[in-house]
Amino acid sequence: MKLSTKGRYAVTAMMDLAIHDREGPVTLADISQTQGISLSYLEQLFAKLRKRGLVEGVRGPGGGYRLARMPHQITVAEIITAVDENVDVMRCHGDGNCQDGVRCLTHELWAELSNRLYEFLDGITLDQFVERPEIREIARRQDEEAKRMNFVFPRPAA
Amino acid sequence: MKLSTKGRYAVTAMMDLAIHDREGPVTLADISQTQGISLSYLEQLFAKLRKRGLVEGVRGPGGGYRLARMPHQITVAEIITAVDENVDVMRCHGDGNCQDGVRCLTHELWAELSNRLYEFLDGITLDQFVERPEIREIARRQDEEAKRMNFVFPRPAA
DNA sequence: TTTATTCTTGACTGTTTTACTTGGTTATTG
DNA sequence: CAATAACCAAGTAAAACAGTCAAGAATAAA
Repeated sequence: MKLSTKGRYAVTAMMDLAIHDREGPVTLADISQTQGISLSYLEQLFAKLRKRGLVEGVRGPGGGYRLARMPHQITVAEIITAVDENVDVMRCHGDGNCQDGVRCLTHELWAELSNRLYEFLDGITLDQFVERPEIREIARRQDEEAKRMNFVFPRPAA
Repeated sequence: MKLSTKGRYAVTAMMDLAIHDREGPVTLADISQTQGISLSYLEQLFAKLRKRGLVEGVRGPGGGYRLARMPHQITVAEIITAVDENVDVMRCHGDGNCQDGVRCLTHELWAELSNRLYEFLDGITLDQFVERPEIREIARRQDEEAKRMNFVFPRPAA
Protein backbone atom coordinates (compact mmCIF):
# COMPACT_ATOMS: atom_id res chain seq x y z
CA MET A 1 0.00 0.00 0.00
CA LYS A 2 1.28 3.40 -0.93
CA LEU A 3 -0.15 6.88 -0.90
CA SER A 4 1.19 9.69 -3.03
CA THR A 5 0.05 12.53 -5.24
CA LYS A 6 -0.15 10.06 -8.06
CA GLY A 7 -2.93 8.19 -6.34
CA ARG A 8 -4.63 11.44 -5.48
CA TYR A 9 -4.61 12.45 -9.13
CA ALA A 10 -6.23 9.17 -10.04
CA VAL A 11 -8.90 9.46 -7.35
CA THR A 12 -9.64 13.05 -8.33
CA ALA A 13 -10.02 12.09 -11.98
CA MET A 14 -12.26 9.15 -11.13
CA MET A 15 -14.36 11.43 -8.97
CA ASP A 16 -14.81 13.77 -11.91
CA LEU A 17 -15.82 10.81 -14.01
CA ALA A 18 -18.32 9.63 -11.44
CA ILE A 19 -19.91 13.07 -11.19
CA HIS A 20 -20.55 13.29 -14.94
CA ASP A 21 -21.31 9.64 -15.34
CA ARG A 22 -24.87 10.12 -16.54
CA GLU A 23 -24.00 12.56 -19.31
CA GLY A 24 -22.07 10.05 -21.38
CA PRO A 25 -18.31 9.64 -21.80
CA VAL A 26 -15.97 12.29 -20.43
CA THR A 27 -12.85 13.25 -22.37
CA LEU A 28 -9.48 13.39 -20.74
CA ALA A 29 -9.14 16.88 -22.18
CA ASP A 30 -12.09 17.96 -20.03
CA ILE A 31 -10.68 16.42 -16.90
CA SER A 32 -7.31 17.91 -17.68
CA GLN A 33 -8.84 21.38 -17.90
CA THR A 34 -11.15 21.32 -14.91
CA GLN A 35 -8.83 19.48 -12.56
CA GLY A 36 -5.57 20.97 -13.75
CA ILE A 37 -3.80 17.72 -14.53
CA SER A 38 -1.56 17.27 -17.54
CA LEU A 39 -3.39 15.54 -20.38
CA SER A 40 -0.63 13.10 -21.21
CA TYR A 41 -0.16 12.24 -17.59
CA LEU A 42 -3.86 11.46 -17.39
CA GLU A 43 -3.43 9.19 -20.39
CA GLN A 44 -0.86 7.17 -18.54
CA LEU A 45 -3.02 6.91 -15.46
CA PHE A 46 -6.12 5.92 -17.43
CA ALA A 47 -4.22 3.28 -19.33
CA LYS A 48 -3.66 1.59 -15.98
CA LEU A 49 -7.19 2.18 -14.80
CA ARG A 50 -8.45 0.60 -17.99
CA LYS A 51 -6.27 -2.46 -17.60
CA ARG A 52 -7.68 -2.94 -14.13
CA GLY A 53 -11.21 -2.79 -15.51
CA LEU A 54 -12.18 0.38 -13.67
CA VAL A 55 -12.96 2.48 -16.75
CA GLU A 56 -13.95 1.92 -20.35
CA GLY A 57 -12.64 3.93 -23.27
CA VAL A 58 -15.02 5.08 -26.02
CA ARG A 59 -13.29 6.15 -29.17
CA GLY A 60 -14.26 8.66 -31.77
CA PRO A 61 -16.12 11.97 -31.58
CA GLY A 62 -18.35 12.18 -28.56
CA GLY A 63 -16.18 9.53 -26.98
CA GLY A 64 -14.15 9.63 -23.83
CA TYR A 65 -14.04 7.50 -20.72
CA ARG A 66 -16.80 6.18 -18.53
CA LEU A 67 -16.84 4.12 -15.38
CA ALA A 68 -16.84 0.40 -16.03
CA ARG A 69 -18.99 -0.18 -12.94
CA MET A 70 -21.42 1.67 -10.75
CA PRO A 71 -19.80 4.28 -8.50
CA HIS A 72 -20.75 2.31 -5.41
CA GLN A 73 -18.80 -0.65 -6.76
CA ILE A 74 -15.53 1.23 -7.14
CA THR A 75 -13.41 1.73 -4.06
CA VAL A 76 -10.65 4.20 -3.42
CA ALA A 77 -8.31 1.32 -2.64
CA GLU A 78 -8.78 -0.13 -6.10
CA ILE A 79 -7.99 3.16 -7.77
CA ILE A 80 -4.82 3.71 -5.79
CA THR A 81 -3.43 0.23 -6.23
CA ALA A 82 -4.28 0.41 -9.93
CA VAL A 83 -1.99 3.34 -10.60
CA ASP A 84 0.68 2.56 -8.03
CA GLU A 85 0.83 -1.02 -9.16
CA ASN A 86 3.51 -2.18 -6.81
CA VAL A 87 1.84 -3.78 -3.86
CA ASP A 88 5.31 -3.33 -2.44
CA VAL A 89 5.57 -6.81 -1.05
CA MET A 90 8.72 -5.77 0.84
CA ARG A 91 11.94 -7.57 0.25
CA CYS A 92 10.78 -11.11 0.81
CA HIS A 93 7.90 -11.64 -1.61
CA GLY A 94 5.98 -13.73 0.87
CA ASP A 95 8.61 -16.41 0.94
CA GLY A 96 12.07 -15.80 -0.58
CA ASN A 97 14.65 -13.44 0.61
CA CYS A 98 14.40 -13.31 4.39
CA GLN A 99 17.54 -15.23 5.21
CA ASP A 100 17.20 -15.31 8.95
CA GLY A 101 13.51 -15.79 9.38
CA VAL A 102 13.97 -12.81 11.63
CA ARG A 103 13.05 -10.03 9.30
CA CYS A 104 9.88 -11.76 8.33
CA LEU A 105 8.57 -10.78 11.71
CA THR A 106 8.53 -7.06 11.12
CA HIS A 107 7.40 -7.67 7.60
CA GLU A 108 4.29 -9.46 8.71
CA LEU A 109 3.75 -6.78 11.27
CA TRP A 110 3.71 -4.19 8.56
CA ALA A 111 1.72 -6.41 6.30
CA GLU A 112 -1.06 -6.48 8.86
CA LEU A 113 -0.96 -2.74 9.21
CA SER A 114 -1.05 -2.51 5.44
CA ASN A 115 -4.00 -4.87 5.35
CA ARG A 116 -6.01 -2.89 7.83
CA LEU A 117 -5.26 0.24 5.87
CA TYR A 118 -6.33 -1.42 2.68
CA GLU A 119 -9.57 -2.62 4.21
CA PHE A 120 -10.23 0.90 5.37
CA LEU A 121 -9.74 2.43 1.94
CA ASP A 122 -11.58 -0.48 0.42
CA GLY A 123 -14.61 0.54 2.43
CA ILE A 124 -14.77 3.94 0.76
CA THR A 125 -16.56 3.98 -2.58
CA LEU A 126 -16.83 6.73 -5.15
CA ASP A 127 -20.51 7.32 -4.61
CA GLN A 128 -19.98 8.13 -0.96
CA PHE A 129 -18.44 11.37 -2.12
CA VAL A 130 -20.40 12.00 -5.26
CA GLU A 131 -23.85 11.74 -3.72
CA ARG A 132 -23.21 14.42 -1.17
CA PRO A 133 -25.11 17.69 -1.81
CA GLU A 134 -22.17 20.04 -1.32
CA ILE A 135 -20.19 18.08 -3.87
CA ARG A 136 -23.06 18.13 -6.34
CA GLU A 137 -23.26 21.88 -5.79
CA ILE A 138 -19.61 22.50 -6.58
CA ALA A 139 -19.77 20.14 -9.51
CA ARG A 140 -22.54 22.26 -10.97
CA ARG A 141 -20.47 25.39 -10.49
CA GLN A 142 -17.58 23.58 -12.15
CA ASP A 143 -19.74 22.80 -15.17
CA GLU A 144 -20.96 26.37 -15.46
CA GLU A 145 -17.42 27.61 -15.31
CA ALA A 146 -16.47 25.22 -18.09
CA LYS A 147 -19.41 26.41 -20.17
CA ARG A 148 -18.42 30.03 -19.63
CA MET A 149 -14.88 29.32 -20.73
CA ASN A 150 -16.17 27.65 -23.83
CA PHE A 151 -18.28 30.69 -24.66
CA VAL A 152 -15.44 33.16 -24.29
CA PHE A 153 -13.02 31.02 -26.21
CA PRO A 154 -15.34 28.93 -28.39
CA ARG A 155 -12.76 27.17 -30.48
CA PRO A 156 -9.12 27.63 -31.31
CA ALA A 157 -8.84 29.32 -34.70
CA ALA A 158 -8.04 27.04 -37.62
CA MET B 1 -0.46 12.01 4.43
CA LYS B 2 1.93 9.80 2.59
CA LEU B 3 2.84 6.15 2.85
CA SER B 4 6.08 4.73 1.55
CA THR B 5 8.87 2.36 2.44
CA LYS B 6 10.51 5.24 4.27
CA GLY B 7 7.69 5.37 6.76
CA ARG B 8 7.77 1.60 7.04
CA TYR B 9 11.45 1.72 7.93
CA ALA B 10 10.72 4.22 10.64
CA VAL B 11 7.84 2.21 12.05
CA THR B 12 9.91 -0.98 11.99
CA ALA B 13 12.77 0.71 13.80
CA MET B 14 10.45 2.20 16.40
CA MET B 15 8.90 -1.22 16.89
CA ASP B 16 12.34 -2.65 17.57
CA LEU B 17 12.93 0.14 20.04
CA ALA B 18 9.64 -0.49 21.79
CA ILE B 19 10.36 -4.20 22.11
CA HIS B 20 13.69 -3.64 23.85
CA ASP B 21 12.57 -0.60 25.74
CA ARG B 22 13.10 -2.08 29.18
CA GLU B 23 16.69 -3.15 28.59
CA GLY B 24 18.04 0.37 28.28
CA PRO B 25 19.04 2.30 25.16
CA VAL B 26 19.27 0.51 21.83
CA THR B 27 22.04 1.39 19.40
CA LEU B 28 21.32 2.16 15.80
CA ALA B 29 24.00 -0.41 14.92
CA ASP B 30 21.85 -3.10 16.53
CA ILE B 31 18.73 -2.04 14.68
CA SER B 32 20.70 -1.80 11.47
CA GLN B 33 21.87 -5.38 11.89
CA THR B 34 18.65 -7.04 12.97
CA GLN B 35 16.35 -5.12 10.66
CA GLY B 36 18.69 -4.83 7.68
CA ILE B 37 18.56 -1.05 7.34
CA SER B 38 21.59 1.05 6.51
CA LEU B 39 23.11 2.64 9.62
CA SER B 40 23.47 6.11 8.20
CA TYR B 41 19.98 6.01 6.80
CA LEU B 42 18.74 5.18 10.26
CA GLU B 43 20.67 8.15 11.60
CA GLN B 44 18.79 10.43 9.24
CA LEU B 45 15.46 8.96 10.20
CA PHE B 46 16.20 9.16 13.91
CA ALA B 47 17.30 12.76 13.61
CA LYS B 48 13.77 13.54 12.51
CA LEU B 49 12.19 11.30 15.13
CA ARG B 50 14.23 13.08 17.77
CA LYS B 51 13.21 16.52 16.58
CA ARG B 52 9.59 15.47 16.86
CA GLY B 53 10.16 14.32 20.43
CA LEU B 54 9.51 10.66 19.75
CA VAL B 55 12.92 9.35 20.84
CA GLU B 56 15.79 10.42 23.05
CA GLY B 57 19.43 9.92 22.21
CA VAL B 58 21.93 8.77 24.85
CA ARG B 59 25.53 9.38 23.92
CA GLY B 60 28.66 7.51 24.80
CA PRO B 61 29.33 3.83 25.45
CA GLY B 62 26.24 2.00 26.58
CA GLY B 63 24.22 4.69 24.90
CA GLY B 64 21.74 4.49 22.08
CA TYR B 65 18.15 5.54 21.61
CA ARG B 66 15.10 5.08 23.77
CA LEU B 67 11.47 6.01 23.38
CA ALA B 68 10.68 9.47 24.67
CA ARG B 69 7.23 8.30 25.77
CA MET B 70 5.41 5.13 26.70
CA PRO B 71 4.68 2.85 23.75
CA HIS B 72 0.95 3.37 24.17
CA GLN B 73 1.48 7.11 23.74
CA ILE B 74 3.20 6.82 20.36
CA THR B 75 1.03 6.37 17.30
CA VAL B 76 1.95 5.09 13.88
CA ALA B 77 0.66 8.32 12.37
CA GLU B 78 3.16 10.36 14.38
CA ILE B 79 6.05 8.22 13.24
CA ILE B 80 5.13 8.42 9.57
CA THR B 81 4.51 12.16 9.51
CA ALA B 82 7.75 12.67 11.43
CA VAL B 83 9.92 11.16 8.71
CA ASP B 84 7.86 12.20 5.72
CA GLU B 85 7.51 15.73 7.00
CA ASN B 86 5.59 17.14 4.08
CA VAL B 87 1.93 17.11 4.89
CA ASP B 88 1.62 17.76 1.17
CA VAL B 89 -0.95 20.50 1.44
CA MET B 90 -1.61 20.18 -2.29
CA ARG B 91 -1.18 23.20 -4.52
CA CYS B 92 -3.32 25.69 -2.66
CA HIS B 93 -1.95 25.82 0.86
CA GLY B 94 -5.37 26.14 2.38
CA ASP B 95 -5.99 29.47 0.74
CA GLY B 96 -3.75 30.67 -2.09
CA ASN B 97 -3.42 29.22 -5.48
CA CYS B 98 -6.83 27.85 -6.45
CA GLN B 99 -7.76 30.47 -8.98
CA ASP B 100 -11.21 29.24 -9.85
CA GLY B 101 -12.48 28.15 -6.51
CA VAL B 102 -13.24 25.03 -8.49
CA ARG B 103 -10.20 22.98 -7.75
CA CYS B 104 -10.58 23.56 -4.08
CA LEU B 105 -13.48 21.13 -4.26
CA THR B 106 -11.44 18.08 -5.06
CA HIS B 107 -8.78 19.30 -2.71
CA GLU B 108 -11.13 19.35 0.23
CA LEU B 109 -12.47 16.04 -0.87
CA TRP B 110 -9.03 14.56 -0.67
CA ALA B 111 -8.27 16.43 2.51
CA GLU B 112 -11.17 14.70 4.20
CA LEU B 113 -10.02 11.35 2.93
CA SER B 114 -6.57 12.17 4.19
CA ASN B 115 -7.99 13.17 7.55
CA ARG B 116 -9.89 9.95 7.99
CA LEU B 117 -6.79 8.01 7.07
CA TYR B 118 -4.77 9.99 9.58
CA GLU B 119 -7.28 9.38 12.32
CA PHE B 120 -7.13 5.71 11.54
CA LEU B 121 -3.35 5.50 11.80
CA ASP B 122 -3.45 7.80 14.79
CA GLY B 123 -5.50 5.17 16.57
CA ILE B 124 -2.77 2.57 16.30
CA THR B 125 -0.12 2.76 18.99
CA LEU B 126 3.19 0.95 19.26
CA ASP B 127 2.17 -1.14 22.23
CA GLN B 128 -0.74 -2.67 20.32
CA PHE B 129 1.84 -4.61 18.36
CA VAL B 130 4.52 -5.05 20.97
CA GLU B 131 2.33 -6.57 23.65
CA ARG B 132 1.15 -9.41 21.47
CA PRO B 133 2.56 -12.81 22.41
CA GLU B 134 3.55 -13.89 18.91
CA ILE B 135 5.55 -10.70 18.51
CA ARG B 136 7.24 -11.20 21.87
CA GLU B 137 8.07 -14.72 20.78
CA ILE B 138 9.78 -13.67 17.57
CA ALA B 139 11.53 -10.83 19.34
CA ARG B 140 13.09 -13.39 21.70
CA ARG B 141 14.23 -15.47 18.75
CA GLN B 142 15.63 -12.31 17.20
CA ASP B 143 17.65 -11.64 20.34
CA GLU B 144 18.98 -15.17 20.48
CA GLU B 145 20.03 -14.95 16.87
CA ALA B 146 21.85 -11.71 17.62
CA LYS B 147 23.59 -13.33 20.61
CA ARG B 148 24.65 -16.29 18.49
CA MET B 149 26.05 -14.01 15.81
CA ASN B 150 28.02 -12.16 18.47
CA PHE B 151 29.46 -15.42 19.75
CA VAL B 152 30.61 -16.60 16.34
CA PHE B 153 32.01 -13.25 15.36
CA PRO B 154 32.74 -11.66 18.73
CA ARG B 155 34.46 -8.53 17.51
CA PRO B 156 36.05 -7.35 14.33
CA ALA B 157 39.83 -7.76 14.60
CA ALA B 158 41.75 -4.60 15.33
C1' DT C 1 -15.51 8.08 -47.82
C1' DT C 2 -13.28 11.44 -46.01
C1' DT C 3 -12.40 13.87 -41.76
C1' DA C 4 -12.29 15.22 -37.23
C1' DT C 5 -12.29 13.39 -32.80
C1' DT C 6 -10.62 10.74 -29.21
C1' DC C 7 -8.50 6.85 -27.34
C1' DT C 8 -4.09 4.26 -27.30
C1' DT C 9 0.79 3.35 -27.23
C1' DG C 10 5.64 4.16 -26.73
C1' DA C 11 9.64 6.61 -25.99
C1' DC C 12 11.78 10.35 -23.95
C1' DT C 13 13.02 14.25 -20.39
C1' DG C 14 13.75 16.99 -16.20
C1' DT C 15 12.99 17.13 -11.36
C1' DT C 16 12.38 15.17 -6.86
C1' DT C 17 12.66 11.52 -3.58
C1' DT C 18 14.91 7.23 -1.87
C1' DA C 19 18.24 4.83 0.14
C1' DC C 20 22.69 4.80 0.95
C1' DT C 21 27.79 6.40 1.52
C1' DT C 22 31.67 9.01 3.32
C1' DG C 23 33.76 11.53 6.58
C1' DG C 24 33.64 13.94 10.04
C1' DT C 25 32.39 16.24 15.33
C1' DT C 26 30.86 16.00 19.67
C1' DA C 27 29.62 13.80 24.27
C1' DT C 28 30.20 9.96 27.60
C1' DT C 29 32.18 5.97 29.86
C1' DG C 30 36.01 3.25 31.61
C1' DC D 1 43.23 8.93 26.79
C1' DA D 2 40.73 5.62 24.01
C1' DA D 3 36.66 3.48 22.78
C1' DT D 4 31.86 4.13 21.93
C1' DA D 5 27.94 5.88 19.99
C1' DA D 6 25.07 9.79 19.09
C1' DC D 7 25.16 13.75 16.03
C1' DC D 8 26.00 16.40 11.67
C1' DA D 9 26.84 17.65 6.65
C1' DA D 10 27.51 16.70 2.05
C1' DG D 11 27.31 13.98 -1.88
C1' DT D 12 25.45 10.18 -5.01
C1' DA D 13 23.28 6.41 -7.86
C1' DA D 14 18.97 4.77 -8.86
C1' DA D 15 14.23 5.02 -8.87
C1' DA D 16 9.79 7.32 -8.94
C1' DC D 17 7.18 11.30 -10.23
C1' DA D 18 5.18 14.51 -13.42
C1' DG D 19 5.08 15.80 -17.72
C1' DT D 20 6.17 16.08 -22.92
C1' DC D 21 6.16 14.64 -27.70
C1' DA D 22 4.88 12.02 -31.51
C1' DA D 23 2.54 8.56 -34.05
C1' DG D 24 -1.15 5.36 -34.72
C1' DA D 25 -5.95 3.18 -34.60
C1' DA D 26 -10.90 3.20 -34.02
C1' DT D 27 -15.08 5.46 -34.85
C1' DA D 28 -18.83 8.92 -35.28
C1' DA D 29 -20.25 12.62 -38.11
C1' DA D 30 -19.78 15.28 -42.42
